[in-house]
Amino acid sequence: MPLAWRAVDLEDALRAGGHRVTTARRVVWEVLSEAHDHVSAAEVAERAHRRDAGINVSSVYRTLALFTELGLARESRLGDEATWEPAHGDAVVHLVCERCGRVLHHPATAVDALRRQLDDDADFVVDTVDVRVTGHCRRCPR
Amino acid sequence: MPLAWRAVDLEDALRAGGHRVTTARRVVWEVLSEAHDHVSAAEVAERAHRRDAGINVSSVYRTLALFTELGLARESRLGDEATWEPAHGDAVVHLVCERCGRVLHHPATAVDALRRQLDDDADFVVDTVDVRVTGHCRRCPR
DNA sequence: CACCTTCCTGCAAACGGTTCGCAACAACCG
DNA sequence: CGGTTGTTGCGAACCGTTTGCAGGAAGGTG
Repeated sequence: MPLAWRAVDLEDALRAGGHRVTTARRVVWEVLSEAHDHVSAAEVAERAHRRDAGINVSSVYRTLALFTELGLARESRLGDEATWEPAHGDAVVHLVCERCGRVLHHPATAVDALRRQLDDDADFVVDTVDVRVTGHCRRCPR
Repeated sequence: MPLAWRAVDLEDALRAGGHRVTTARRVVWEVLSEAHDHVSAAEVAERAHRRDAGINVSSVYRTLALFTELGLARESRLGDEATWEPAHGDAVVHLVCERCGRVLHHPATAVDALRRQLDDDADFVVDTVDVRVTGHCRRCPR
């Protein structure tokens, strides 16, 4: 996954929405793309800061909010702080380990079934489905 | 659902864990039991306050945390504030309406399938499964 | 390329939900 | 009923997040 085309994606997405391409947005996008799991705003800010010391926390929040709105990122509220990850089309099952705190993804096809069931049964128009599973990794380091 | 046996439940559960039965705990439990959907700590505090003006927010937080720990209540983080409801064994599907903000429960059997799938597939020991669905009520008041 | 407009940013202060420390209080035990 | 200790109310601290503002940079225009 070369950064090049990802970067192009970003610029297109921004321009398409009439937004400007700025350093802060580019850096936050890089950090987010390179993260292997969910990252908090503080983590993004810290990593972004390492690349460009001028980047501020509030810009990180504003940028992440923008990305979420544009469908580039996905926000989760799994613990007491929000976390973000690059958007992906997969049904989202988050396995939250209560020992090590890590958040794993799991590709459960049952989520699709659930979604279909909701579409049919409920008096509710479904937008997103998030599954949060608590427990612990079977071979948890702690 | 007479309050009497619910109250007895509470006292048993508290004593079983070596905790004291206090007015604050009784009142918070009543408020929680009578709520028809999720309530925030502020809401519990307000309603509890109406019955006993001496009850403080921090006690409400402490009490709700205790109830959650004892398995009497279930905590959710659906928005930016936490909410609680009396614990119930049902698989939990929360339909969060993005228009009116209400949280509905839905009895989706597909959740059981999901749980079974997770038990089998993943390298993960499942504790709780929470499904959060965003969208809007088909006949939403607004 | 220079200029102008408008959007973004950094900063610092405000905010809102939640937690904590402490002294007074009240449950439960004997 | 008196002693012990868990609980409470209070207020201040906390921490993640948001906001107002003035300066700065992006990008369109001539």
